[in-house]
Amino acid sequence: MPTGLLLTYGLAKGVTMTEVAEQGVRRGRKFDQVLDGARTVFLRDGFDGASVDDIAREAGVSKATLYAYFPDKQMLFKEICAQECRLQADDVEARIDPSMTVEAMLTLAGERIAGFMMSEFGQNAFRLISGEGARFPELARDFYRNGPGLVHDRLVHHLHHLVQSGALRIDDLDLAAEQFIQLCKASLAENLLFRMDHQVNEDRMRRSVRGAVDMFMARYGVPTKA
Amino acid sequence: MPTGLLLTYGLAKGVTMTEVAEQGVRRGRKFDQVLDGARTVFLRDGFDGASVDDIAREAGVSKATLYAYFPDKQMLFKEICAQECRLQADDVEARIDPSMTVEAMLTLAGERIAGFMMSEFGQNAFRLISGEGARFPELARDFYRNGPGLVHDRLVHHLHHLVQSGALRIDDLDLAAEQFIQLCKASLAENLLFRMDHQVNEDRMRRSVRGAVDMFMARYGVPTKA
DNA sequence: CCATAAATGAACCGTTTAGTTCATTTATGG
DNA sequence: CCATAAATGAACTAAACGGTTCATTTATGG
Repeated sequence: MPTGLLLTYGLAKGVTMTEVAEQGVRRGRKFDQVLDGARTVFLRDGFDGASVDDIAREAGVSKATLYAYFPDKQMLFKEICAQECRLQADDVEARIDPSMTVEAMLTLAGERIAGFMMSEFGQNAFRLISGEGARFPELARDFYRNGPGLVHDRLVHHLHHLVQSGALRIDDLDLAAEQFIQLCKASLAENLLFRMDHQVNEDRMRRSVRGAVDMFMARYGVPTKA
Repeated sequence: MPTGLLLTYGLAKGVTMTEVAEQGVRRGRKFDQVLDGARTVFLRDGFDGASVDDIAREAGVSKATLYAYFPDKQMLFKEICAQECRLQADDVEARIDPSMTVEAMLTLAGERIAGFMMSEFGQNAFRLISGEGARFPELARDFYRNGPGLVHDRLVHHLHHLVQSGALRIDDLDLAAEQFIQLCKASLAENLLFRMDHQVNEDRMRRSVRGAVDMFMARYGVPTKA
């Protein structure tokens, strides 16, 4: 029953990560301003680098107001991460058409994965979450589960059907999924991670994805009998 | 003239990254103690998380002594990164025997790459440097150049010879090298980055590397005429 | 128009931090 | 053994930080 699989590199729409951070968070008139400012400053400066005064200034809000909404800096940080994940998920959500060829489907999935890695939020999130993962283990875990981990699971599920239908020949589905994801990041990965100024334009991304699909098919594709 | 190529994931032996950070750094009796303590605390807590008092205590040295050696915290941090890169390079250095089969050579290279990613220093360095890259752009650049970038270059060089000798068929050497590096990190990458407690044992690594070699050969290998 | 809630900003507290100073102690090398 | 350099530790400064308080102002909704 592959009636079209959800493939996203963000957070699933149904998953309400907010629940985690909703304890002690009150609403009010300038709630969104606070979130916007916090997002800007956190993603730019990291958790330690961002001072609450900076955030309040960026948000155009007094510090007292900020603390009227959020009990402390950590809760604000968690709320930002949750919100960003949800936003990203709503944005990149896509349905895979089961009538597509394997190559077309992989290309579509790959472009979404690479696109997320290239996005401003994608870069910052990876740096930020991985860097702050020691202080907020549960946050890093949630981010992985609802982001990269989710993609992995859905990809495995999808590949499983393609194997059963005879389109692919794969023995280790977990490994294959992870290989494809990694391949999509070729020629993007460290350049992004270390902020190299290599132009990370569309062409570079497409080249990376096409290379990933070619390689994946060379390894796992079933030769056409014709 | 492929008389055996150096392949390392750290810093080349000849590269003296120290020169960068040697300005204003004085030697003395307890110099190494300071470096050891700083390395421990920096890699554990990051730049902001590490306080100079902590470092001095860990090093078993007075803060005055520390500041007698290094003019400020940043220079100490840079010195640590440079020293660690050099140390890593000396440690993992290896010569590739040109009489090896392509598979054996790739396996050896892959195990070094994956091994570095799995190592305590490798994990911390990636997290730390990528996280602190915004504050120290030149440091992130140097680390990339003398670490991952170096591996990339050497791998390209090596693949070039294998193409010329007819063992491989590759049109885009840069892409192929990056693909191989990424493949070696499959089933290790995000788990490490986000501190998931998946056991990252030797078996898992070897499975990853074997998968990388298989995939690489499936895509770029020249079918044997027999 | 007015009562109520929300927002303000500036002052303030306690803590932590990087970095300095200096009189005293310890070790080294000739 | 002694002169010189190195190391000490404890006290200190100045700044930044997270978080609180509160009297005053602003906006909202009935």
